[in-house]
Amino acid sequence: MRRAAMCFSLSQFPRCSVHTLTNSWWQSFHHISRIGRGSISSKVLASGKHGLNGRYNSTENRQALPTKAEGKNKAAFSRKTTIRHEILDETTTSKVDIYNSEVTEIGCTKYVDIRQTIAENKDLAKLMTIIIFDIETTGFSREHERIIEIALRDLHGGENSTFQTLVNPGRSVPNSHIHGITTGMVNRPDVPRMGDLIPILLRYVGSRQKPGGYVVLVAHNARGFDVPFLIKEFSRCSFDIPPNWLFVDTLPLAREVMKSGGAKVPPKVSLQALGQHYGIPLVGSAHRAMVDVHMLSAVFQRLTFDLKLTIPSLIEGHSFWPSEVGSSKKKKNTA
DNA sequence: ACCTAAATTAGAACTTGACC
DNA sequence: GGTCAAGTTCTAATTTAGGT
Repeated sequence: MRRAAMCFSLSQFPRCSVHTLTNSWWQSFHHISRIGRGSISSKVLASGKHGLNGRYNSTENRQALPTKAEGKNKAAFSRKTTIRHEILDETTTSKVDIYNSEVTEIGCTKYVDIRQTIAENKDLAKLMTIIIFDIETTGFSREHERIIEIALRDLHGGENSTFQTLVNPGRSVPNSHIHGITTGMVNRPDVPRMGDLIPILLRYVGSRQKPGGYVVLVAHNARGFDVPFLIKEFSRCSFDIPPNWLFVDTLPLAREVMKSGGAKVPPKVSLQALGQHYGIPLVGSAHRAMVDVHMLSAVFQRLTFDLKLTIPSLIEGHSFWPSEVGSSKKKKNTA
């Protein structure tokens, strides 16, 4: 039986800092809505902190996540599970109660384009869960390379709001100089393979999802790198990206912000450059998944503020489905 | 190293105005 | 109306930047 070397990185990022950041992000949406477009997104914000109809609470009602890799056996997730936290050189152990966790019927969700629906019915935005994520890989080619680390963070915060794990690629890691992840760190029996991890990942995201809601996964250069990689890895393991997952790429958001700044020379829009631009300190080693997720969370907050984006406008104008990756959406110059 | 989208560049096609 | 130059628009090709 494989034991997953993964963590809910509460020990890495103290809960207080998570709450501070996430609350400030929601507050920025709230502030924007008050100074910008009226009261619509104030309702959205209220849902983020107090839940749908006042019932939802991220720390009390959200399901804890099983993280013990059990292959594809879903029944394995309905037991109490021991989790081994492993963050760099630190290893701790804790227990997560996963009794009565519901299985989201992802496969039954009808594939519909909800972006316009959300724009028209702002209440639907209450049902959105926004998760920042990042992956580390053995290289650039989705055909020949593999994911070796993945980290996620639910911007609502609360208990188990972050998820991080190494992934066993079943091969050597040639680019340790980039992220510091070595072959010895991931090619171990206690590090889950992608096929073992995907059901856990689905469970985790499902545990953050609101009933009947949609998930928005945000990454930097998501369209060009993270999402295609994710699709390929899911495909290799005979899984599909759930149809209620929407994605947002922060790269075009950054370009938009920088362009509006009026600079003659196009400024850098890498995650590190954006961090510098906004004066966000790097906590930990760059190019480790959770560190980058931490950075992107703060950058995303500022980008949405600068662009005065509400959740509906973010979904309507900047989200995409996995099926849209690779399809050219180049705009023709009609000026 | 690979892949994608955005940005840039170059050239063709078209429009407009001046002049005879 | 015919011609030309200048300006504008459009398209395609190329370059750049971003992710590991």
